[in-house]
Amino acid sequence: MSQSRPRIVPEATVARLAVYLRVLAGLADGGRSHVSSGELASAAGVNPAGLRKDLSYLGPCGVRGVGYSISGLRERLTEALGGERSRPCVLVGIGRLGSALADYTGFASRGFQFVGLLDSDPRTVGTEVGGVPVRPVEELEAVVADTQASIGVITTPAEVAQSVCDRLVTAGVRSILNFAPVALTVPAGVDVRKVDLSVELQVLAFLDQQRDGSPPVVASMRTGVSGGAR
Amino acid sequence: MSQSRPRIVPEATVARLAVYLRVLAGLADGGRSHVSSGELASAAGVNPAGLRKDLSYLGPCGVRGVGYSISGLRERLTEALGGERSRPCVLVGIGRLGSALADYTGFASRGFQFVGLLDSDPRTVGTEVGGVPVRPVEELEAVVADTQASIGVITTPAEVAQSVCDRLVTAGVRSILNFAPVALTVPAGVDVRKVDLSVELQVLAFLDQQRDGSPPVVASMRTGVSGGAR
DNA sequence: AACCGCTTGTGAACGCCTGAACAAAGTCGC
DNA sequence: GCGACTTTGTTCAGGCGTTCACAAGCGGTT
Repeated sequence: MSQSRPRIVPEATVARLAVYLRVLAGLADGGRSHVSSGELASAAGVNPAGLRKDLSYLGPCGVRGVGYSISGLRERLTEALGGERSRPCVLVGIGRLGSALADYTGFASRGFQFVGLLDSDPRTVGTEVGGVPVRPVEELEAVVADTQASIGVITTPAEVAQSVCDRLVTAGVRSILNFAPVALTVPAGVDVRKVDLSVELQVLAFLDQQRDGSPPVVASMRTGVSGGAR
Repeated sequence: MSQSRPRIVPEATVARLAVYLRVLAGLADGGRSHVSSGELASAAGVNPAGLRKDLSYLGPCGVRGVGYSISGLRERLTEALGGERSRPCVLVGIGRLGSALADYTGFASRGFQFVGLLDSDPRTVGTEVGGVPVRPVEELEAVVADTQASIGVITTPAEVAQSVCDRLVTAGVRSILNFAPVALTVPAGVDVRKVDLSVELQVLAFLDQQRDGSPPVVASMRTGVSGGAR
């Protein structure tokens, strides 16, 4: 009966909202107070009409004839994306990629804090990354319980990713970011996003080859590439 | 050889083909000779019908009533995705993320070799990552020319990403993988793929909040008409 | 106070991708 | 050799996301 979510926001839109928020952060330093949809869209690399539609999912955000209040829109977007409160995350698999992520300043500045680092290698356990000690993977459940982490990041080898995932879910984690090159199976109610770096490179290789082989066209849409100057 | 592929392949399909190829590599160790579309799809985490459709873009690949020859399909996919030949890549921005990528074994095993590492920090220049020396970013054009690299990976701070991108394109790089949180502008004929780690986490945070049913969003905004009946 | 230009918000068409049902084809068993 | 089962390849419909185009609304100006 009570729909706490009257508007459904497409996932693709959510991803772009995060981009808009970051662009706004850069624009706020310029001392301006308002931006138009065209300008924001250009900076974010998307279509102006699409940007307006994305923002409209949050309700009316702008003022006609003027544009969007930078500070107001930032507040609105921040709120919509989960607020500014710190979100505890656990990271499993402290290899090279895991270490880099644990130290990545781009996360901390957005409220994502890695409060738990776990690894199975005794040589890695006990070291510190970004000021947080690495603990043995056996303590996964305890760490999740202690930190109340709701987001888990998996950077383990592919062979153990599914078992790590299962343990995270059992421990209460309901959002998982997976860097391991496997398709994780999770029960309903758990969200998984996958980042596959090898696939990204291989798509580029394919486009490269196709360009050299056949002349003009692929069925591709512009992804993150702005069409040009206004 | 038989370059009879005037058919256009959707980009989403290309990404999945790369996944199928990896799954097949794991299956080949099992000693089997054939797989069905259902089994492959299950391992890849996709719909069986969609998988068959994806493969059909390459022409008939399987045998009805039997399935797909594992070795034959691997060959076909490898060919379609750009062959097995080593692809030289340059990586600009040897920070924590860049170092991790340069050392990532998942790339080398698929034929992607980082033959050029570039950074602007004098303290980083001269060190070695994965056996490759880091050179000053001023030598970018020379490195691209020497190595004939066709793929560039950008892991620099956002502020310099566009200028690095411009220099890569001018030097002849036509495929770019961008980890910097900005929308790069490139001329036609250059492909860019963007990986935005912060966005991935923020989407998870949004889904998390939405699932918990937190009521922060539209409460303060009253448009006068509840329930957007259109 | 009214006009005018500018910008948002939204309705509608277009195209792409996904998921399911059907026909073709090849193999195994008898 | 023939039938039936299995599995692919394809066709069809549905949903989703994107893009275009226009009306509504607000501020500034006269």
